[in-house]
Amino acid sequence: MLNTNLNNNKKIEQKPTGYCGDCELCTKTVDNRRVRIQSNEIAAIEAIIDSHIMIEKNQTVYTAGNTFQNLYTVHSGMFKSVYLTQQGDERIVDVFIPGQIMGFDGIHDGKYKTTVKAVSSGSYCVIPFYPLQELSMKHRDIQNRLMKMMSEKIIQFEITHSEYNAQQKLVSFVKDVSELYYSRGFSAKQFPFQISQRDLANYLGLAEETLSRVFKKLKKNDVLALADHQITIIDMPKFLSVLD
Amino acid sequence: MLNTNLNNNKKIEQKPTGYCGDCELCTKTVDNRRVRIQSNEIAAIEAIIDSHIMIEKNQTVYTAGNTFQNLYTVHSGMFKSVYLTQQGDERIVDVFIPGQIMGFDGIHDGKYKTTVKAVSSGSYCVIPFYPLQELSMKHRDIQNRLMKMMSEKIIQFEITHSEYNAQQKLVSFVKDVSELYYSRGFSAKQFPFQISQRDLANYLGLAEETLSRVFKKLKKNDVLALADHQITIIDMPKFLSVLD
DNA sequence: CGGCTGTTTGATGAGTGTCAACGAATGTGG
DNA sequence: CCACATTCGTTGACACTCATCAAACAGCCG
Repeated sequence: MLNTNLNNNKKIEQKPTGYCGDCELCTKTVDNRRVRIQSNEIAAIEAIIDSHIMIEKNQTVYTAGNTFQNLYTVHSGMFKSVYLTQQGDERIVDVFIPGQIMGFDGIHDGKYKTTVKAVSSGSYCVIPFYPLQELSMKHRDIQNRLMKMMSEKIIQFEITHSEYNAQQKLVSFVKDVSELYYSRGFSAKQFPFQISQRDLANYLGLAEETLSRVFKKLKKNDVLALADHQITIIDMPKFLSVLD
Repeated sequence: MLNTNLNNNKKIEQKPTGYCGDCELCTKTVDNRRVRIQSNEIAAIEAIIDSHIMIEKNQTVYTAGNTFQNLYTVHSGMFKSVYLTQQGDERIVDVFIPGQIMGFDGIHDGKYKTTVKAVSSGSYCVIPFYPLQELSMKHRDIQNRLMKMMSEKIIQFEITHSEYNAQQKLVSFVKDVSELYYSRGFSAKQFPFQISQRDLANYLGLAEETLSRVFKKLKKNDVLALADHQITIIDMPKFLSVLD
């Protein structure tokens, strides 16, 4: 599995710059699986992007306040979007896994609103926004896909905004990650999970201790296992039933 | 004030169809105030929209599951966006006041994800999306503004997603409404507030009773007053200090 | 080995949800 | 215009989830 490789600092499949077969911009979903789109438009996009940049844990992709120039797409690893509140504490407002697009918060007024960092080592692609917009003036499909991605992000927030208890928050998060891995051809039952419990607790709006206790309970009930930064969903029906 | 008029079923300023001086698509912010943009592009937009449709309390603008065709912009009144969870209960995921755009959740896959209803009687404009997209292929400005609006919505969710206690949730909401009224030339200290406490509690993720108690506390401390579906912020510094 | 950082455990209390009941406001039909 | 029904907001008593504080433990790296 990709991330495991990255962790061990082993070799990573190297693809030529310009290749893009991961992000939502260049793929579509067929039968719950992501499939690469073949078209002139995609070739045009690939001509402007810079792909598969390596990044180490805790390094920054972009910083709040800086001038918005690029969108980014996760190729491997996990990334977090951090917002600094007026009171000065950091709140993790979003978490990204492979295929997702980062940087939409910079479009509004030309400055990023959050800081995005790598949770684990990984890689990402850079999509210069103004060239992309140039393309989207020409190709209806690109404009379409861009707007659909932003719409999807809005929906994600609308729906996630939900009122769950601690256990449901965690399970719902793990389920999202599971589905995203599955859609990209990996196992839905076992996948890398490198975010720290502190970060995850912050993201879910829980105390670190509460999250730890919830994990403990889920392990005890043989719902899931967490070892070596890898999650295994042991009992999928029981796992899903938490959300009812 | 507009909404007060609407409430009493008194006369409403009638403007010719096609006029659009309210939504974020046709205005820009200068010194915290919304100003109408004058340009060919705006004229083009005004040619396709259907403006100032009247609507009664509880009537539906669009329904979850229906085919996405239009964006909508609030002209007067307040609207709520309702999401039906798998468990069958309704969660209010967004609230719209004048100037805001509704319907972005339909772009992703061509079907609306939520149902939008009027909280009070009011009026709105209809913006047919495909004609708008047509325009945005021609006018860079329109494409720009569309994406900026979606970006703003994403930012709003990122930032609102915050972890506040009950009192802070309420004050933060009232503050948002206050700022939006102010930006449109109305008083920041006194404005209509027609959403029911049940709906608001749902939206904020609180129990109705908790919200009632928070209101009581704020009234008792002379921070704000709520009478006749109208909020008055009595002590602005005290009001804002709740969020520290 | 010692010093980090990340996770776990226990004890305690504050903040909210829940239940139940009532009062106030609003709407409806005769 | 009044009687009734219905929705909406308020209040009190209580239970429970979860945050907080304090401390210990585990893994990792120089």
